[in-house]
Amino acid sequence: MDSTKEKSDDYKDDLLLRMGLNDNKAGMEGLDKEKINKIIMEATKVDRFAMELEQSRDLNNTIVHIDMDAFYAAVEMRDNPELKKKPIAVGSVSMLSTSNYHARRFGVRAAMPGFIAKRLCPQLIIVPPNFDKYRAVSKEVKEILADYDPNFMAMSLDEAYLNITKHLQERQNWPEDKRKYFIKTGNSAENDKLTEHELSISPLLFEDSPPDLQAPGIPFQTNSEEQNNPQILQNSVVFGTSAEEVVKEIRFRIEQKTTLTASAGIAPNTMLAKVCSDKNKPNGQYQILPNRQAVKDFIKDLPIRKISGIGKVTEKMLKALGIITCTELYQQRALLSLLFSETSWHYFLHISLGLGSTHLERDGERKSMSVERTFSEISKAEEQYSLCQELCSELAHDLQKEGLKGRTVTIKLKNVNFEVKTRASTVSSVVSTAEEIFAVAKDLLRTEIDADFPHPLKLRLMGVRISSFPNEEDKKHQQRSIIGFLQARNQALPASGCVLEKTDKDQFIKPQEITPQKSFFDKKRSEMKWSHQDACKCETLNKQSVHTSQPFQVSKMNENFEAAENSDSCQIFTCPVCFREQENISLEAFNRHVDACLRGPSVSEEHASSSEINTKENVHHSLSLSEKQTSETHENNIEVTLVDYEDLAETRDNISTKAESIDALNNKEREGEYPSLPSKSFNMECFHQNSSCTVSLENQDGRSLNRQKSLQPHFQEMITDQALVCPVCNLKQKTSDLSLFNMHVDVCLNKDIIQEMRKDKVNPVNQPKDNSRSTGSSDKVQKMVTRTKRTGLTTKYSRSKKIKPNHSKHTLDLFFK
DNA sequence: GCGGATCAC
DNA sequence: TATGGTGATCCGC
Repeated sequence: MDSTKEKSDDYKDDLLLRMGLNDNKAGMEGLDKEKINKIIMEATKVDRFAMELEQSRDLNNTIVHIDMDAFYAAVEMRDNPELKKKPIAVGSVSMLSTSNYHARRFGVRAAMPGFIAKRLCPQLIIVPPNFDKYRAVSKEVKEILADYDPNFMAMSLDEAYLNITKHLQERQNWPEDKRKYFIKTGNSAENDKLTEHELSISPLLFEDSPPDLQAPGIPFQTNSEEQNNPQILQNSVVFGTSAEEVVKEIRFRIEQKTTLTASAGIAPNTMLAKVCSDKNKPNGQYQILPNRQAVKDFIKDLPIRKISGIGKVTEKMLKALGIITCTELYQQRALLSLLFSETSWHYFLHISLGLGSTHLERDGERKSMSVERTFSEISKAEEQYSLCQELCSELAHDLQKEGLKGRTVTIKLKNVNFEVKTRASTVSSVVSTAEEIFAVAKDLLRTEIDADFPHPLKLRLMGVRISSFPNEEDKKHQQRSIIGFLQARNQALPASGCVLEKTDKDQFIKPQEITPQKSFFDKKRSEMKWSHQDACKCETLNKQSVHTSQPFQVSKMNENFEAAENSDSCQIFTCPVCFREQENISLEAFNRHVDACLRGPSVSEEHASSSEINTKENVHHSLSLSEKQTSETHENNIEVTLVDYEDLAETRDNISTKAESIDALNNKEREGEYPSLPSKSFNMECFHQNSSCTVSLENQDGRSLNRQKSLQPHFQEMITDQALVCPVCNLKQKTSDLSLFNMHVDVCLNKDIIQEMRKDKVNPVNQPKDNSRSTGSSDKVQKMVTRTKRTGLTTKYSRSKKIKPNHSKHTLDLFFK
């Protein structure tokens, strides 16, 4: 039919426009018809897949995610009433596992070093963890969960997924008695003294608990109009038969049994259930009803970062593409399929459609086991070897407990600059004893020590991991071969003996043999070291080689934080990380600042200092962009349905905004916005940017948009001479600078910026003048794309702005009819 | 199989 | 003064 063809053409046009490739003059350079078709094919492929996913959407399961509130802290508070009204955290001076909600108001959170937390909240009480206790409580909770799904999946001590589909079916016919629970209120004399809100068996008092289960201990309102709500009769309560009621019942029982509260999410799949459990936390629950519209509505404005699996790195990469919400993730599906691996874009597509696992997979077999330890600097080789040996012993012990043996030994080293290295070796037959593991690990460690010779390895962490556990098939095979071996009356040693023999020999190998590339003097020094090492190797290792941290001394208190507790008004805070004053910001904003400060390891202080100016510029740049994007994204309501193609094109409306944003960025950079942010938190990003980089967008009138970055000779050598090929225009890029390359790809993907430039007769000068093409093979494209991705798509330049498209709308259905 | 990276808890 | 430990997975090589 003709109309079908028209639709198809429109679709093509829109697709090209969306990808910035529809303008023959601007976008088509380097793109022949064949390549355009390729891109279209790619996009249609994505949409076909999206359709398939949509059609296979399964809404028949009821998945529940249960998450205990501030679990470790709650247990500690329960067991020590003195802690109940105080800000507490569980962990150590160096790292906190969790904090109670009181402490969270000060910005004290899990994964924060305790000493930083103390600066935020000087009265914070840090309780050392007591995992045995948490395990016991966890067990109690799990006993309850098993009533609803015997195959529930525990993710940790405080988190689990349940599939209550079957329970729900059975429950429909249950008599009231079976859904009736008696309320235990604890000591009634004590209860009399408490206010209604405080009449709680829970140690947690949540001010902002959702209304459905507000006052713990009196969990349900008797006057509720909702049929769904449980009926409270005297000292008992009857729960209904809906999923919501089941989950209320679970939470009620957990609280009755453990005096602890839990939050829960109910949804048709695990991905959504997990997000839901966070929604009304603490002590709340949320359900996404099992229909497509409900899922769609929930997903619409959901920030992708909320989804389990999207971490801060992915968040940032996607943000660089203008993607913050799930809707935007869906809109950019075709682009994502070009930029990311299949696994990744499939994952993204699932997320953006609100899809996830509908059944709980049984835990597979363990794939690795490891031990690692952080300590204060250890530079002496002999201490490093002792430590390694200790770790191997621990690992062997753990392996023995599970009766495991593996073939791959991996060591992990982190130096004082937080640079992490792993080195692995796979041996022919399984190892499990401390000696066997150490024999392999020692070699790996030695290689690393030798590689840096004469400089010592300044370590702050060492780890040993074992993997490649044989599966049943392997075991059988191995057994057969051993039997065959013995039956052949061969004189050879058992396999593990061979390994030992080999490594024992290696242990005494002469340094020359290991490092033939080293100088004579190096070898001599190595020899000396090794003779020393050999002398030491038989020493018993009962001395403490892991240096424990020094006792923490309470740092000077910052009174600002005391005041902060009861006030959300703007005031001056001092960041405990960068020590800079943060004026006129709310407590919340301040906490975000601290988060930013804490984010990212303080890698290579030298880099920060040697490129301070650039670094700072980049930081400001980056942040001003993200800020801008965030606000823009949320102020424009994007109306996009999940399968409709309303998003095919961005309007020209946003073109000027984009051009403006480049200017704005330059200005912001000059004005030095965000001067209070520490540069060290962002070194990783800045690293790639410290190369020569001049971007000039010049028009015929001589007007130009110019960006220049100074070249740091120190970094020049780090820039390899890669031939970067843009995956969009398929042109080889002159630059080897990754950030510049990223920018090119970005601009290429948003060709309307170029169009705008063209309107002003502004041409980018960094485009290759010769039209040297790459092979154009999809492999190549994939390769370069991946490189972009893996080096961090930290695009800090022109970013597209998402605006509700006003172009013609098409649906997939029409296109495929 | 190795090594770097990311992620969750 | 000081920033964790364990396990899994992905990806390029």
